[in-house]
Amino acid sequence: MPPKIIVITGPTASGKTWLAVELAKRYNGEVVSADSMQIYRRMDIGTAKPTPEEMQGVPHHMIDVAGPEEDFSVARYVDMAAAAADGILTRGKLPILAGGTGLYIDSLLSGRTFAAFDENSPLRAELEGRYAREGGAVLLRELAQADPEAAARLHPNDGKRIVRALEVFLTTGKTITQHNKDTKAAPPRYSAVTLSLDFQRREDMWDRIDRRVDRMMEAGLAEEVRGLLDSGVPQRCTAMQAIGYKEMAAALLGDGDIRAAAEEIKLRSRQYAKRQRTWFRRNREAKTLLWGTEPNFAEVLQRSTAYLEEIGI
RNA sequence: GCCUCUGUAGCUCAGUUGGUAGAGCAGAGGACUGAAAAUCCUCGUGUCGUUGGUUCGAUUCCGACCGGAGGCA
Repeated sequence: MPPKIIVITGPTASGKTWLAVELAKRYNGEVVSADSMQIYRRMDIGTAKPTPEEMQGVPHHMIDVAGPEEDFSVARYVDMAAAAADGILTRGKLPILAGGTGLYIDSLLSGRTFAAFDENSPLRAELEGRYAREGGAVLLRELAQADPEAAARLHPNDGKRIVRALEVFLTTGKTITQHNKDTKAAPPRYSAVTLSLDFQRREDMWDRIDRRVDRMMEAGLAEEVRGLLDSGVPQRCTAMQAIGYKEMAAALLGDGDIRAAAEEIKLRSRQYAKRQRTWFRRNREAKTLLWGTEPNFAEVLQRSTAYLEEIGI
């Protein structure tokens, strides 16, 4: 039986950070962040990274573990986060995995492994070049020779996945379809008790998002992004694709319309929240906790602990 | 007051030489296995401002009226 851990999911601005800390205090826990952007140092305001006050002395892991110019990945996340969670377990404490990056959460919990990846190999660049010049249909036809299943599943416009599927086959000799089958058969790393935060009304969520972006602006998001750009963080790197950062960077380097950038950030955040919900919705095991229009923190916390007691945490 | 332009999907607009209409954005749903806050797929019926007239038939032509923009006074 894999060790039990608590998982807290939910769309952006749904209170994951808050609930994780409250539960950590009650169950002798430590928080493991599952957020693909809070990974990066110097990106605090725009990622809504928990502040020391919000952490209330509860140890947090997987935050500030990479520089903004670095390329992070799920594979690296799983390695590091598993080490962090196992360390917590070893100390006799409870890991609380909290965050909005569904792929990171599922990958960590499932015990999934990733096909070998050589970042210095020129293959990736070559495949990307060919995708751009020859188009997805050509590469898909090529992929179909080795991995008809993947080729059938992928859409010609899905460049990223076509390139990766070819890359995996060309470097390992094994198809990505086969690799996925193998890794799915692996036993889960942890046994998760999942709490899923969400809103009764979509409009309330939009409201929360809007207000949060307003607060980020007041807290100096523009200055934070300016600082990143001034220190030479390239606009193209993964970290700068984060919502809030790419829009602000474009405004700072372009027409300078900060207000319009803030509106754009709100819009992109709402669209992101929708994608998160799509991902989390498919987990039928999760205990869903819904916020009403007026958030009742005491009640949500009470219902969370009641559920955890019932499950036997 | 007069003249001109304008009123079509939540928004910006296209269009129908008269046979009840379509794009982008927004929105919804879905996918997702080394970029994932990324990337990709699917989904478009709305009193064509209102009301008369012409017509077999009007959103399309004509009139009036009601909004909006501009011009002349």
